[in-house]
Amino acid sequence: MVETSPLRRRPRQARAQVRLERILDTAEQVFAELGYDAATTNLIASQAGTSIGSLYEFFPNKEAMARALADRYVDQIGHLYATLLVDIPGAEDFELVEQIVASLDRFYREHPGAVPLLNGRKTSTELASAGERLQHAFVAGIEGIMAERAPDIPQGRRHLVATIIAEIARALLTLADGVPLSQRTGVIREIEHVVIGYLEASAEGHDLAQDPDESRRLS
Amino acid sequence: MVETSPLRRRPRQARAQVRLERILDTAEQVFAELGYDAATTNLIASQAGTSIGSLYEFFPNKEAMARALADRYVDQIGHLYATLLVDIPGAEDFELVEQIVASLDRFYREHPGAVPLLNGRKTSTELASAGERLQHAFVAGIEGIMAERAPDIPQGRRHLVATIIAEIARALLTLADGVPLSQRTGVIREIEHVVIGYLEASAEGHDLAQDPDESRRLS
Amino acid sequence: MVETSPLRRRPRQARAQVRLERILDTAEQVFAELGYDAATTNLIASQAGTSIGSLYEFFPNKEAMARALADRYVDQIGHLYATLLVDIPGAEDFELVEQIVASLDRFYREHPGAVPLLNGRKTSTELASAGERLQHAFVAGIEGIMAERAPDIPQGRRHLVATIIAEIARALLTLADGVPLSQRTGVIREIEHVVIGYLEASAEGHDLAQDPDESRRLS
Amino acid sequence: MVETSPLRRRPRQARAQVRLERILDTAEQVFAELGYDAATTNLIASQAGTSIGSLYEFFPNKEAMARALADRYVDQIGHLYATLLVDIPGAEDFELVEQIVASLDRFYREHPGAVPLLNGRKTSTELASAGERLQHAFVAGIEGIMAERAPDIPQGRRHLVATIIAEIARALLTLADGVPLSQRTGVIREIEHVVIGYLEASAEGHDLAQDPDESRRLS
DNA sequence: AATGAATGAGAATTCATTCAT
DNA sequence: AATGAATGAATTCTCATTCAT
Repeated sequence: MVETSPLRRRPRQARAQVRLERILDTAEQVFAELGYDAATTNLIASQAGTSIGSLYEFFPNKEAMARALADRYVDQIGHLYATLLVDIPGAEDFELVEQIVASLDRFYREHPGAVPLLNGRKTSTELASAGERLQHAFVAGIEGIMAERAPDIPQGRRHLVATIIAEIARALLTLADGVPLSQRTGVIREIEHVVIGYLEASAEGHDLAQDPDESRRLS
Repeated sequence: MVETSPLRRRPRQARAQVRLERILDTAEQVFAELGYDAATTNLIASQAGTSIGSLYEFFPNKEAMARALADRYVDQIGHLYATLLVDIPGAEDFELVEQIVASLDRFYREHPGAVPLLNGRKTSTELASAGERLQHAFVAGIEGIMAERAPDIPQGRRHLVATIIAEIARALLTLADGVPLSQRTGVIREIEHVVIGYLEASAEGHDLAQDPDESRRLS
Repeated sequence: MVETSPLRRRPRQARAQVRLERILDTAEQVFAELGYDAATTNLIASQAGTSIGSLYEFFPNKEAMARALADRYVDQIGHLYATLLVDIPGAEDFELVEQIVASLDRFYREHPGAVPLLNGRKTSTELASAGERLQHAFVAGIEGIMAERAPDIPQGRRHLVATIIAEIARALLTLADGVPLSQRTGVIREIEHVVIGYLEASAEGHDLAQDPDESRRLS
Repeated sequence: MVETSPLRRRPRQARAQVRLERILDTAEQVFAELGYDAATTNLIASQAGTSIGSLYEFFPNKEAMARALADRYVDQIGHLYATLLVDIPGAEDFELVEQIVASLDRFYREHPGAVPLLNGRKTSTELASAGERLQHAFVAGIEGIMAERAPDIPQGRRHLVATIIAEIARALLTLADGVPLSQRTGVIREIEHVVIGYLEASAEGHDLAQDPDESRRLS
């Protein structure tokens, strides 16, 4: 990873920082509404209340916005899981899953721009980097919790299981996106059941580790 | 839905039918490799060995190709579940899930073009229609099987559960896409565990139906 | 030289060939009037009576137009010197120089687009390739004539002398460009004097070859 | 010519004068390396260690920098020829030409920014003014020397001959630019031969003045 | 019916220039 | 006087779509 920061200029003045933040917020919204490809840099700039020139003062190109967005998400996901880890010790198993799903739910609701990044990572070269980074952050967070609380899952399987949980959460929370809020809680609870069910099946899931291949990493 | 067929002209002559089929096959490949947005109609035409003019004789626009592709998939998914229903009576529960997952697996492998349609449906206006149609077909098929074999799941929940299973299968099979074939079987088995785990948790999940909202349709 | 042709599509139909020729003619004019940088592809297209899309159907980018132009010039320069070689045997020395200068004069008047290509080759990365090619064609032509008619100039010096003559001709004919036609003949005759003077000084210029370095190639 | 000075503000304070000088030095370098068009005002400002705002405090626009640069060159060329005139009386003809070429050589090496100005004058509207000014300075200098030392050249031809010599020197010294220093001396000597040869041919060149047109000014 | 040349709106990006601080 | 963030017109190039042949 040579390209540490996708930014062209790291703003020092407060006003510039605010503007950068506003551009990124707008990009998030526009990506969420139109998808990455259909989002145009001109639209993002004008929605953000700036000029296209200013946008390109901060970001060398469109892809950099996706990457900066991903970076911001990665930070926030880090905080999210750090917070969760604090609450873990006293929680029951089901309660823990509830907390994880709830916090993911909040994350996706507050950061709808994460969805196109994750969905596009397999097909768009431009999104590959941003999407992978994001996915890794989710998986790493879940792995961290599993290390603490699911020692019964052999350590070699941890990455696989975490990846699958992250993927399921993303898929179903994306699904919940279109659903009216009144029904959203229902879907959320369903997700909890899926995860709990999977973890239980995994714990029993005895024979699963017999094939050495299965414990290999997914990506 | 006024627009019954996405086709501009339903070809009568055999030769034209073949050509249409070939264009659609090519679109499938190109969508799978580049994604819907990056796929250009000119590329599809030339890969299909026709002219761009001919392509537009069959399809009024690019979106129509996605829709026609989805329609073709819907047919095939119909066959797939019809076949499964025949085999059901004699199968054990786990065996049934195995069969469902296996057939979905085969479907995704043979029809990689389905993935971008499904993944794009939430962000691309152009893919919304095609993607939703596809998703409905999967869900309907699973609902059909559930009607036969999971009568313990109250009928009001059926759609919800089927939707979730379809979504999980899609997410995880997409995930399995990048994975080397040797490990693919491992992921497949993991999916089976997720589904089995979920169904069991659902079956016990008594209290789940207490909130009348939960049984409402997802979409 | 991997990139044999700068063209994207070599036109087969006569109409397309005509259009390509017209675009190139227009590019020549516009380059001559505004210079390469200030010339815009849109202007060239509209002046040529085509759409910008058509222009890009023939040329992958702006630079390719400069290269195609240079290629066309190289051909014509080839013909020019081939013709000159035919007339050589019977001509007196001064008459020969007269012919060379006259044909270069005609060339520059008929192909004013050559000037920006040659002038830009040292500063514009985009023009380097086209400009060098052109310059080589001129130098090679002059070297050819020298091989026939100035055997007194040692063969190691030939390239140097040819290069210098080509450069002088270019500089002074460019100069003559702004001059009213009535005075143009005067300048032309001046050029003849420069070349004759130089060749004579070179022929005597005995000592010049003493330093082995001097006979090395210029580029 | 209404616009006497290209400067927006003639700096009175020493510090400002230094800054202006530094900007101009930087412009010279950047023009020499990238050419006028590719040089950006922001790059010049940052390389000069100032802000773009300061740059525009001194120069109303990019073109003004080229003009100011030309003006500075004109001064220096004035000094150069004044110095040469002092040395003339005692020198032989060939020696004189040697001195002229040598001093031009030094000038071009020390002021590489002059080349793009001169080369661009025929194609770039923006450079026309600066380039012409520069060229005039060279020509005037050579005319001055000719007035002293080549009285055999009829006074009406002086301007024409001086122009041609200046142009040849520029063309060939530009050519020498890419050449390794070891061979540079060879090229220099070649230039001397060209000039000497031309002057001799001109001196004999009797009939040349017969057409009254020929003695007219070139520009 | 088939072809593929032609079209042009629209997208990303640059850079001379301004102006609030 | 100095700064550098901000502006937006202008440029290159793409690609869905049309239509003459």
